[in-house]
Amino acid sequence: MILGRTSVAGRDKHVSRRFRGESQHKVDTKGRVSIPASFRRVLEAGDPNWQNGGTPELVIVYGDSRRSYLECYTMQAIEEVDDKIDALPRGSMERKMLQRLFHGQSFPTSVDETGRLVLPAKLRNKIDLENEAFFIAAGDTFQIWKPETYETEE
Amino acid sequence: MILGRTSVAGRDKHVSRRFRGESQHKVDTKGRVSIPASFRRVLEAGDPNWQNGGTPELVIVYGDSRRSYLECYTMQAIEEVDDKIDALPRGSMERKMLQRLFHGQSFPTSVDETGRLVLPAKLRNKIDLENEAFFIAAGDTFQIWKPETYETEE
DNA sequence: TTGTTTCCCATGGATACCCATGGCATCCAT
DNA sequence: ATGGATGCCATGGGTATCCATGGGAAACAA
Repeated sequence: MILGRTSVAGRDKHVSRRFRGESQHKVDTKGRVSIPASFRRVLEAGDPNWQNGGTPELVIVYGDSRRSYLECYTMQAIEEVDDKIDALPRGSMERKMLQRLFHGQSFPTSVDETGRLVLPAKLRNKIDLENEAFFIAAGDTFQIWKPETYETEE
Repeated sequence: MILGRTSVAGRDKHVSRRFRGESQHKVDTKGRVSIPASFRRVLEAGDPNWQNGGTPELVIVYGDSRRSYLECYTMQAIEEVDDKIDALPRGSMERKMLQRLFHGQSFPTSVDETGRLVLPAKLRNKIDLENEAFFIAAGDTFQIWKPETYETEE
């Protein structure tokens, strides 16, 4: 595929469709947390409905109790997943499992005006998130961890 | 397929045609239960007759005694099913089975003003629903389970 | 009547939307 | 090179709105 190109504030910038890097941010009392700015560029490029001043959508997959982080998909990435699910035979076990994970155990949302994500209490509790959130790129998704958990599970 | 678009309270929002997420809600003594707000948006977008202040229609398929959950279809989704049934040869076994399920063992209703569904005693009894109802997305439908049953059948 | 269904109103808590600030990097003119 | 202007970035806080839920009274049905 092609490298995206996006006009931001009048100046053209290269934007990879791939997340890269890691960083840590504060989680405030309302559950708000800034997304690394470079990740935002990827989310924008990966949302077919995004337009300049807008706020890109994304899907957070949180999975079952065994998963200790949140995985964030661009709209493009999640649509690819959905297409694969649609292609599986109705009633098959594989399809059921994937639907449970990607349709059931997921949370659609969008970045807010100031570049933050609002994580509802349910999601914060699930990964035991407190004052800090650790972001790390993982190809065409990125993950959000409680810093201590990440250090332990590496 | 295409992402829907809906004008809500003057501001445009993107609304997927796909249900996403899971959550649990109280069932009160009258059989009323709140539908997760995000599911409502999808029901609205999937009802060709829905208009802004209105209450979207949907169809609840409850199936025979072997099925232990209720499956809820948007108007659009149920119409697609009906079209498929119509395309089957008259008198075929498959057509007969599908008609029994989707026409016989189903219940058309609508969301009420406050975003709730009223489940008649017959439907509640069928899945042994008591004080809590568990909602989970499954692609272009969502399901309603008794929480305990869901945990068991996983 | 006695229970069921429908409609209307009420409320606490959660969430979305709006505005504000300090820091840091870049760009520019002196 | 140096100070200021600019703009994005991370973060904080107020408030209007929405959401989930409860309860009463009217309309119906058995």
